[in-house]
Amino acid sequence: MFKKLDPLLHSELRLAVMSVLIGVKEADFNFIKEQTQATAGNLSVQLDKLAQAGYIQVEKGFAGKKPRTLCRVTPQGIQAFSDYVECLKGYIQH
Amino acid sequence: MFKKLDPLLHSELRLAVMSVLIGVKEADFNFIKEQTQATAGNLSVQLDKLAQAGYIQVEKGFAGKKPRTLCRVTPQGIQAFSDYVECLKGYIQH
DNA sequence: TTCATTTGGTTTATATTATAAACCACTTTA
DNA sequence: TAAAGTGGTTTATAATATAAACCAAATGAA
Repeated sequence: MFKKLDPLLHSELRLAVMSVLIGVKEADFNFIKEQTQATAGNLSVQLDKLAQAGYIQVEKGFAGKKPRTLCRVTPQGIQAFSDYVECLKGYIQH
Repeated sequence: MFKKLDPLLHSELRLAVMSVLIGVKEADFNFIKEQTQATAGNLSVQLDKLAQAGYIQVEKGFAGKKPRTLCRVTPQGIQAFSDYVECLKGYIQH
């Protein structure tokens, strides 16, 4: 009856990150930080987890002389998000 | 942009419990346990939390000689669930 | 130039949460 | 009356989230 919710996505911040990334080509650390209102430390940790899971791709480079972390959602990430939303519907629709 | 998700409801088991209770008049411990596939210990803890929050009402009585725990969702619980679903939409709709 | 500040993060410590395992009181069955 | 079952609760542990502390490089001010 209740399908298991992907624990990687069932997290307020990671879900918000995925929500930001779906629908944009790419986004950098600070853009995501602003959109989600996360602290840098928390965001750093959660981006790592999403990257470990293969849901996002993180690319560290430079913008001029400053470090810049760019993130993109992967096809796997899109699929996982979509599955998560479907599962959720089993919990919230009446 | 992303509204805060009520942490009491942003839990797989507590959400499933609320989902079961909304739409029935009342349900006993074991019915909820079966529906949610939870362990008794986990369910006991999570029912307590929902009751502490005033989202459900727990009534301990007897069915014959056996103890029986009946649960009902409260108006507050219905409201909170509804608010939670609205917040979620901000995360998952595209 | 040198010291303080800002930028762009990461690492680590702590608080919170979820979960399972152990337990308890009582009842039923053999 | 002893063993097993019912209906849970309590407690210990694992997992997670979060904030605080930290670090390196760049920039700005004196």
